[in-house]
Amino acid sequence: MKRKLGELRLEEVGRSLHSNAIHLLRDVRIEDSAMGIGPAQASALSVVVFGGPHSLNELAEVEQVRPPTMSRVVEALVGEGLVRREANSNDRRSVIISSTEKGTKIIHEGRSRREKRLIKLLSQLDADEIRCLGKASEILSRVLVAEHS
Amino acid sequence: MKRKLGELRLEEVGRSLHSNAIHLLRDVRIEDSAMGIGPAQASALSVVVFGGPHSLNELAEVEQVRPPTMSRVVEALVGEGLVRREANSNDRRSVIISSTEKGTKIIHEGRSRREKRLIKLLSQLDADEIRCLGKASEILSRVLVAEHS
DNA sequence: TTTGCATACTTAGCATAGCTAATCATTAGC
DNA sequence: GCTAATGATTAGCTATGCTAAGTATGCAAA
Repeated sequence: MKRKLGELRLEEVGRSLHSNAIHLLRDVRIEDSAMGIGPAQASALSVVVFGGPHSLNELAEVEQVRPPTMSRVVEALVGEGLVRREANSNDRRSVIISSTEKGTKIIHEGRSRREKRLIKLLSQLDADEIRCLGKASEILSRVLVAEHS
Repeated sequence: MKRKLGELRLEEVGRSLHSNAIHLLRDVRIEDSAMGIGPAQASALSVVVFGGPHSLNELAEVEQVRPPTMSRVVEALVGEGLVRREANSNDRRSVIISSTEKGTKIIHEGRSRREKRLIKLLSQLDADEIRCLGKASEILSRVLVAEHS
């Protein structure tokens, strides 16, 4: 009986987390227009800013798009001076995409605007509630990061 | 001193929640290709399935797109038999978009695939951790829902 | 070595999804 | 009843997704 209740709770928590993730990002996304670049460019640029230089194929895989799509996104970012596309000396077929200072600045500012908006929302909570969210977020990080590696 | 620590923690929690929301949705999104419709159509259809009938302008506002964009998305959904577009008898300029059975089925199945994937990830956690996530998710719901109303 | 296949990326061409400007129909205000 | 405001659509542009095909490089086996 206890097992069954546990399983029901697990499903309920999954549904709730999924729904909250959608609503949370829908809310903070409002700030993104200030970046002046589209969502695909912003997302790809974020990956190189926070995750360091990547090859085009790596970037496509992380972003869950096909290489031709990422090729064009990178082309646009290069044209805007937000990333560099450099040859890989170990394998000249491959290109290494890294962020410029301008690209890094845009992403950090954009991320900051999103986080400020979220933090403002959270600031209506009391200390116990914040602690609870912090603990939950740590648990979630562990599960989600494990999935990517 | 305690106040300062509290503020730092708040920011840290905000950053962490934001990052987790991104990674969570990036992960579950993998299941969406099975729906057979694009992300804009899926998202708009979800709104009418879970939120009931909406006018086109309401739908555009919820989805954070302009009316012409939503008009075309709805046109595609109508063509696929996933929503109905009916006249509003109170205001004949307005159209009411509601889901068909087919549309409702597609969204419920898609949502279920996403949730199953998330629940599988969560199932590696122990009961205390699930309880912690559940509590946090409730807190988050309260803050996020308040934002929309 | 060279022949041939695999790999990394790009190019070309198509579909979807975002926008603004302009249009049409209806409603609301005077 | 005029006029302005509102809800939706149409037209035409850009951005972003795809597959198929092309180019350049790397690797392996004859």
